[in-house]
Amino acid sequence: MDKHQRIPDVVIKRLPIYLRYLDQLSSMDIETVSSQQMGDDLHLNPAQIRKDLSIFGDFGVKGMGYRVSDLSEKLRSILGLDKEISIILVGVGNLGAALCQYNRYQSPTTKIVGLFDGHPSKVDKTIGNMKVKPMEDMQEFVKENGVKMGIITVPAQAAQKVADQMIAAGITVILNFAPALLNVPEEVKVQNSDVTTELQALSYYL
Amino acid sequence: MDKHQRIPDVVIKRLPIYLRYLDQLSSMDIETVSSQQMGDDLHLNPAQIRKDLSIFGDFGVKGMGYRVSDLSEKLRSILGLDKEISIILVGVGNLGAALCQYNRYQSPTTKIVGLFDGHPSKVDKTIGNMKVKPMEDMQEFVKENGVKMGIITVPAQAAQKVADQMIAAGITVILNFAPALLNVPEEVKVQNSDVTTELQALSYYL
DNA sequence: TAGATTGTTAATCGATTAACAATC
DNA sequence: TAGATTGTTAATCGATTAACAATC
Repeated sequence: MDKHQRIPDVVIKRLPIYLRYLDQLSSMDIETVSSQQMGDDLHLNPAQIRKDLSIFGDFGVKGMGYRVSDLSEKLRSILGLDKEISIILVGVGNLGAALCQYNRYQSPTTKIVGLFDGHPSKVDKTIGNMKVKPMEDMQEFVKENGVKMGIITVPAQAAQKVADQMIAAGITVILNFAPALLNVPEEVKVQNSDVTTELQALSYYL
Repeated sequence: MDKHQRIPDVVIKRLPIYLRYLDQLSSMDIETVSSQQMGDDLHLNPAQIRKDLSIFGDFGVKGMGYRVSDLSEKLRSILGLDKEISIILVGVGNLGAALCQYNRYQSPTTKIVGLFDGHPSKVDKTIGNMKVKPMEDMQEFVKENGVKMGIITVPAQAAQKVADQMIAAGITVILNFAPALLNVPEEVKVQNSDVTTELQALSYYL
């Protein structure tokens, strides 16, 4: 393990895949797994899996493989999923509301704790067990609750403004569902996830 | 242009970004753009943009740049967005229903034409202007309408079975929102887009 | 024409994979 | 111990970027 190296995004994106797989093994009462087995099941090269994991530590046992429970605990810790993560979501349209509901079931640790919308007709609506708040309340809410992650599900034209407000409030990581390119300072991490763009790219393979 | 080269996925994924950008320029009545300008605005290397585009043809004019309308037309044609694309969606939960509504507004050319769900309580519900059909009707619908693209928004446990059914019916391109790894034949293209996994990866950057 | 910008080659960078000594 | 499998180095592969001749 070398604490000083910069870890590629592409590696970080594989970690949750490993984690999900390990949880499956765990639910099947499988206690150890080799990189070979993982590679077969996940359609990845075993050397790549070993290399990914060895960036963070020596998690394996030579001749035996990886202990499922150990490794999943390590991965959870690396990803920061061993503690609850507070998230706000801005833009409570169809998609925003659905993501909010969806996330409640899926993930206990990544938790949407605040919903905001700029449109008066959406404010005070209840989604899941949360009341939608007006945009004016966002900055204070983020600061008071120490929220660092935000989800943007507003229309494309509004996305940049929302991002600016989030960043001003102290958000450093953004998951953006709007089909818009966000301009953000270097220290802010943006992940775009836009259905329209994805469908258009997939169209090529038809 | 070399018809014989295999085009990397990473290039294909940039094309819709270029296209969206060009449409923005067009709406601002800008008629030409250089790779330098595109790179500045999209935060990409101009050489990369030129290289991407030159895979498909000589779309630029030396000393002048690219004609916005020409280039967007070419990109649309390359991606196959010059004709309507029929898509089915399976799994009409919160997320599925939202995506269906969302897509109606966003994209005229990628069109969801059939909704299916395995759960009787969902069948015959109306979403947008479409009635949800039972899974039993899927195969026939896909074949009759020549549908080649499918969206999966069922729970993880059901995803593989739905994918198998889609592929059996003739679907070759799948956009999968379920947090599950799909095993598919080599000729089938799968794009995963899973909020849970994305949030978990983003958690690392906090 | 002179200036600008393409398309493309060559250089660089970074990620994947093969191979193997170390070792459980 | 012998067999299995790790962690890691070196080789390979592929994508990005710099540089520049061609040319509008």
